[in-house]
Amino acid sequence: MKSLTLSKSQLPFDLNLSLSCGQIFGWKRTRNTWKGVHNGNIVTIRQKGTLIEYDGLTKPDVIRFLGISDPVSDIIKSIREHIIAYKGSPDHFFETMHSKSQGLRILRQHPWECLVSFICSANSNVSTIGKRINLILGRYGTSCTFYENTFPDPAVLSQCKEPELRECLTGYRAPYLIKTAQYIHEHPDFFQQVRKMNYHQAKDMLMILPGVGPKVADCVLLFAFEHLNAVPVDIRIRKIIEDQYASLIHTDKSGKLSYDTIGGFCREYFGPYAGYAQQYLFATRDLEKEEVTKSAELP
DNA sequence: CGCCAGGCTGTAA
DNA sequence: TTACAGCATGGC
Repeated sequence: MKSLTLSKSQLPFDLNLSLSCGQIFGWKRTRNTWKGVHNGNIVTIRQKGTLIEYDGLTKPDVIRFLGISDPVSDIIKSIREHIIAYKGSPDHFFETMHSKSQGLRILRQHPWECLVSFICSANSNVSTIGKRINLILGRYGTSCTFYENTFPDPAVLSQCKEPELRECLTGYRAPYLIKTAQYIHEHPDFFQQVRKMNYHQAKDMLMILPGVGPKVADCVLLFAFEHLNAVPVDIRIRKIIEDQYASLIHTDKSGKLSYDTIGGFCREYFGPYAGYAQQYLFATRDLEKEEVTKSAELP
């Protein structure tokens, strides 16, 4: 195992939280060691305090993948400043949520791997998505070690049979995966073009793909393309915003807030790191659940 | 059993 | 534009 030591400016850092908070799927944890696929490699990572031990990727790649160099202190400062500028007072709810998710980082996943994962994520829970991903890796993946696979290339996925792909628990998402794989296969420079675009252009480009709507596009932009202002609005985030921030959203129309209204509010309210703020809000519920479960199990 | 889940697509108003 | 049915299936 290779290793690196986190510097003071790189703390707090929480590997377990970052890999288990719904950004990436199919990674397996045994004790404190995580194993999963990144960028076509089987990767092993563990954290012991300020020590990160890793295998299967280079040092620059592990730093980038885990967002280790993200200026978290500046990011939280920026978020607080934008909140103050917006409503003139601190946001106690956000502070509470953030305090429970300290050490969380936005990952930088491989675009294709991230795209496949989040097309699979539609209307499913996190544990099901992980199983789905691992079934796809097992059946169609590229052989990496003698018993482990990485993500299948677009060419491979584009040619698989829909009934067979449905056996990987993909359900109605199977044709989306196949059609998107075909499109990427026929447009080999697709991700390079997306990478050159600004947030809104890149989002429109991603939404050309079958099975990719606004939410999946935002996940890919945030978790693979470093658009830290992207705000994926799923059920959980929608409820949080509606419960906590409805009074701040000027809504001339009645009825349900639109996707873009919620995302746009978050970008104005939290600023250019709204994606980080969103992930602090999103990640915290699992912690609360675990704490509740844990305390409920006490004799 | 019934509801929920990191939603998207097609159709109708 | 917005509203909604339909879609598959494991978790709980």
